[in-house]
Amino acid sequence: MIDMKLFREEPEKLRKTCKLKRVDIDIDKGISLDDKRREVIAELEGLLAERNAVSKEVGTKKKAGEDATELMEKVKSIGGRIGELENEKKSVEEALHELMLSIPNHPAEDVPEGDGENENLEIDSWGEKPVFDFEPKAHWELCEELDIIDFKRGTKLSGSGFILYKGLGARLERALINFFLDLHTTEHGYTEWFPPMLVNRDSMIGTGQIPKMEEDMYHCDKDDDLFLIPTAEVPITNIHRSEMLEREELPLYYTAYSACFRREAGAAGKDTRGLLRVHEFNKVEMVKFCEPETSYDELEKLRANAEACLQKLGLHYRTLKLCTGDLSFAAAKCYDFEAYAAGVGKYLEVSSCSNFEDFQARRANIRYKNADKKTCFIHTLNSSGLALPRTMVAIIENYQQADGSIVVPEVLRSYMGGVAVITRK
RNA sequence: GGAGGGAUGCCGGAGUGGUUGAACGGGCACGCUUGGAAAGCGUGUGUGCGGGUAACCGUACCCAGGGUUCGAAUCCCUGUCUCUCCGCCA
Repeated sequence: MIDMKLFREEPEKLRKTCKLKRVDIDIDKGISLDDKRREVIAELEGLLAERNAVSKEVGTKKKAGEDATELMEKVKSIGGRIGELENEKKSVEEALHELMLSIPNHPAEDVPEGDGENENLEIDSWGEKPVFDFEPKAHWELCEELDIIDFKRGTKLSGSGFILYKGLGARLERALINFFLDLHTTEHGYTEWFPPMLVNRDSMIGTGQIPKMEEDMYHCDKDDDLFLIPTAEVPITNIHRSEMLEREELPLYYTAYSACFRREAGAAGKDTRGLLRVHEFNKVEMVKFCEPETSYDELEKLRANAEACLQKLGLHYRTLKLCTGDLSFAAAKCYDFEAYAAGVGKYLEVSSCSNFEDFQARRANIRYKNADKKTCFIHTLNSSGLALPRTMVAIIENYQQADGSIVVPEVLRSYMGGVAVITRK
């Protein structure tokens, strides 16, 4: 969420933000709502002050045994107007709040302007595309032949986009989760959490999924108002919602595995085969809380932590810096990492690494006292490390052999009970 | 799921519908005292919003949201969380 004062102090900045992020928000409406709000508050508080003073007088008089009827009548008459103003204040503030929740975070200075994904900047890459002396197959074909994913029955159980891993496929999924968590906790200094995967509305608002993305969320509303998390970012960032953190404990590095649930409404028809786009998937996430001064340094470190996952798995990938139009609603700056998958012949997004600056902290009310003892919002960051399905695709397709077997990357073998190659039974 | 008890400031803990932003104790900060420290004494110690160049003033906040009242931390209703007891259960 943005700072309300911006309507008064820097409306141009807000207009620029909306333009860069390619969203159309009526900033003038915010300005006039803010004016109205202050006008109402001024009158309201004046009357409240008067009421407090006269009521106090009533108390004194009554205690002294004097007649206070006249004063009581006076306060009563003010009361009506106070009620009106309170209602007005409430409705103005609600409208303003709603508008503010729909204004995206401003992009960082060095983020290139652009309309969408085609204008993202490739800034780096690691490794090489694997070379084959045969025609590499797509993962869905390999998985079916090796009997490590049962696509048909997964669909029977839950519908399209739900994956049923089997045998060494299930084991590989579990191996990846454990490998990532161990890497982050033992080598990168993160604290592991295991969060609930169903969260309340406040948590979803805190990280920014609601209101803008509510349609994409799975919602359990029969007797509760709970949401299946679309990423562990939601519970993990909200751990400190409405808290005052100690400066000495910052930065905080958290990591967590979770299943992730996304409707992906409207995305039907695109990349729907196999594991490319699913409604439920596994992911290991990293989240950081830090002081504003260090958040861009932390972003680079976070990026390195995410890239380490890909490098240790020996997967060729490229790094993109997202342009303003493709940046997510809450992000100020974001890198995407795309692993190359030889079977489908594409780069697949496996991680997204973002600095949200104080945008989420403001929504979720996460603060700390800075070096000058001043209360201010902390900065939050997060990165996948990594999302499993597409990482799985890259591994399966890149490590396939002519006979249809798959070599298990070295770092995963200890997690696979020593299995070095996944072969046909 | 059923029955009861609770929710107050950084912590503990009072609180009669009126002058309570909130007694008292502890913590913490600053000052005095000391060779230094402890003890002691004194002062101070929240956040949001509005106004003001500022000192500061006003307002709201005693779990949350409604209500009663001239006036609510205090009374009423609803919700959330928590504790105790009973039932059910991986």
